[in-house]
Amino acid sequence: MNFTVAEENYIKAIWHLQRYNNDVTTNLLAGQLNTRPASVTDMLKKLKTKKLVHYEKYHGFSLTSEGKKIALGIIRRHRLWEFFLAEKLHFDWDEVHDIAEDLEHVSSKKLIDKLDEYLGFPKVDPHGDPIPDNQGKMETSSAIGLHELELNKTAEVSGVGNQSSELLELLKHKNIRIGTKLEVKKRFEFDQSLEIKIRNLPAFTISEQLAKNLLVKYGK
Amino acid sequence: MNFTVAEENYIKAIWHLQRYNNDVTTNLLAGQLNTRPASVTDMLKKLKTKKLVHYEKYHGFSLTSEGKKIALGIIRRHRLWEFFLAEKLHFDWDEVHDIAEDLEHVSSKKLIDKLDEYLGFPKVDPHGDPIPDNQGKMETSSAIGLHELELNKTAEVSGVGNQSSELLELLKHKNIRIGTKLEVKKRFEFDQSLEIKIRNLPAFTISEQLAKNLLVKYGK
DNA sequence: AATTAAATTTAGACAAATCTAAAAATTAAT
DNA sequence: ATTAATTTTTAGATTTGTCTAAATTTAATT
Ligand SMILES: [Mn+2]
Ligand SMILES: [Mn+2]
Ligand SMILES: [Mn+2]
Ligand SMILES: [Mn+2]
Repeated sequence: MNFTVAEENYIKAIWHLQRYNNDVTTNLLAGQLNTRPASVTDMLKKLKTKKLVHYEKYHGFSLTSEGKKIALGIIRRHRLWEFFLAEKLHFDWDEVHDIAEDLEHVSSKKLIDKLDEYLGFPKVDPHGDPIPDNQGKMETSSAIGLHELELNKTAEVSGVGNQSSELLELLKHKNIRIGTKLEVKKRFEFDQSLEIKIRNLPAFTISEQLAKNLLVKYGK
Repeated sequence: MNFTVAEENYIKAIWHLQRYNNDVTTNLLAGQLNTRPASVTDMLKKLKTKKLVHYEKYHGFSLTSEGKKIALGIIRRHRLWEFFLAEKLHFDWDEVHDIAEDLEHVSSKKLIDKLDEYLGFPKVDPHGDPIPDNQGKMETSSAIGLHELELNKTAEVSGVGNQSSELLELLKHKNIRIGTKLEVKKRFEFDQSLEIKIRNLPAFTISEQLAKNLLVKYGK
């Protein structure tokens, strides 16, 4: 089967919404895709006939296992291209998403598998999100938000909660990137800000908001 | 301005047809694009309103200078991706065209300029066709068909007349690729076949048909 | 010059993806 | 349990790109 760009964008959006919401609604999906609820309903009918979603009108919808498989293929393409753009073409992480949004729809299987090999079979994209392999399997992240890290335990930054250039700017300024090892030395109850220590650098403070957008894994 | 995939395919096809035909016709373009003459007429009207083609009904059409500029941008993207696919991902030349046909429509200028830089500003694609630079300028090829090369003059293979896997197979078998230096030792009048000499290898014969599909430049 | 043939364009239809406005169903609040 | 608010779906249009079949124009032949 072959899918249109619109179909692929819907499938991927449903996958992402399913991941963080117990039930995905028409309005939510319309918001995500910058489209209208009526358009979503139209597409759901189409995706149902193609057996990519379970759908009963007025009673919600979800991806079928076939739909999930397709979604993972698109996500694989998206994240491999993001990795390529960041690693080989030296784009900053806040620039790669929009371009990958287009590249992900070039669906030659051979292209993607060769790209994967060329890139050295990367496991995570520039935002720390896992890249599905050619079987659709990917690492299940054990990452937690920095705000819930125990004091004085070394952890490694493994991802970010959003990909805005504002966050990127702040992280650059504070010398934090994916892979950076750090500890939380103290938590201030007043505003939930955290005192952070990175190896050679003097300790410094970060806001609760920033901490919630930094994903970390306990050090190996 | 931003163009649809369909518009871009038409513009590029017109550019290519203009290159080898004194006048481009509706039927010819329909044939090229695997579409119907009626569809071509429809699109010509649209491209005219966008000032990309000169068009008077029943009296032919041609690209405006703006149209040519757009065409060169698409061709630049196409050929850079072909180069990437062949050089970095190790695709054979008969595989790169179809994939580039999709990739060429991802139109981020920054992406393409960075790709160009990453590839080392290549001058020709895997078929020996020149790649426009970011100003739209490209080498005007001084290549001639091997069938019109003078006897005993060293020349270098610089391109091919078609990109079929059949031609590729034959050239692989005969150890000829782009960059190969060779001489024509003898021309047989009976069938216009040519006796060819490549540096270390024993001389061998090639057909007129093959010779016409091999573009060469006089050696420097 | 008249006729025939070929190329091109128009007329009308259709599929994909979207929209607005109105109707229907579900959920929440009295 | 009604009523009100919210969500979702339908009805009917619109845009883009395509098609077939018919009409028109241009080119080629007698
Ligand atoms: Mn997309
Ligand atoms: Mn990402
Ligand atoms: Mn194309
Ligand atoms: Mn080429």
